[in-house]
Amino acid sequence: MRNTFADPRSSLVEPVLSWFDDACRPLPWRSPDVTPWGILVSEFMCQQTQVDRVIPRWHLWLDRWPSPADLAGADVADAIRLWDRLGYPRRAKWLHESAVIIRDEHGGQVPTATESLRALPGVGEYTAAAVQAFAFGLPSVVLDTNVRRVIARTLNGQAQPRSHVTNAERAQAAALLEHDRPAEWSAAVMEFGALICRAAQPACDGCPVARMCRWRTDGYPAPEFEIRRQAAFAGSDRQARGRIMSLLRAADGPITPSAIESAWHDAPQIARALDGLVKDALIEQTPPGDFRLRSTAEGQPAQSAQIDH
DNA sequence: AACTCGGGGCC
DNA sequence: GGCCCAGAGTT
Repeated sequence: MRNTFADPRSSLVEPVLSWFDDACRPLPWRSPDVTPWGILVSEFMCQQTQVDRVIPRWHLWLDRWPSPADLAGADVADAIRLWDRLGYPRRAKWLHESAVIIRDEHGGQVPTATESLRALPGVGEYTAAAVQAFAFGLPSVVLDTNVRRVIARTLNGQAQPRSHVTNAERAQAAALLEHDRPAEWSAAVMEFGALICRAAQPACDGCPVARMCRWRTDGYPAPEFEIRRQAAFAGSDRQARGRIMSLLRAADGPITPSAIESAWHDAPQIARALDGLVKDALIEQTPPGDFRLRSTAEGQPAQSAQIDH
């Protein structure tokens, strides 16, 4: 007789969906009146940033730019300012560029087709699938770090997934969509990975699928390979970039190079960071040689650029 | 396939 | 101090 756990749709999907129906967090972008744009913004913000840090920033962003056209008409410098300390400010720039494309090429509506979504800067495999599932209810293979970890543990008996997505994972994830609640499953399994099947200290006590989890029944085998350790943040180029962006976000006008250098201990490092930020088109140099956030606004400052009645 | 890219929460 | 986080783009 076959293992009753042979079909993960009954052993994994059903329990996790039931768990989710009761335990899911009331995240603001799960509210029924949220637009696809609101979902897209949430996905950009949640890339490599914890949900709890995103929530207040998501509210501020949608209050200010409730539609793609609203953001598309704004100065990218203001987008970077409102992004504030969420990290990876290129995401704010990409979101602004995506808004322009949505306004100009999609009639102001977030597209649903995979090719159209992937053509938006900052929208990769995960984000495109997430928008399809969470904004449009479509069955799509949503593979974020949570889903990958749940599959690795429960189905494959591995402590953690590999460093990059494999086709085998995609096939496993696709098989888990073969029921009548595919989009809800994608949300449920992400939530399950975030709250129960956590990377550190998984909550196996009270886990609804503890009995079928291969990692658990195999005795929690150690990871099969080392995860590449990320470099220390203190004193890093990334921190130097962040310091510059912090100064420029807070400034009303351009800042002199000497003012920027005085805010960092390593002159060559800050010079490299400035060069990189200019190359990334996050900042720009004014004719006198001062630095400011790159602006896409034309002509005069916002006050003079207001519409005249 | 390996790098780079913020910043903070948590242990 | 290290680890992790609803990843994506570049080389």
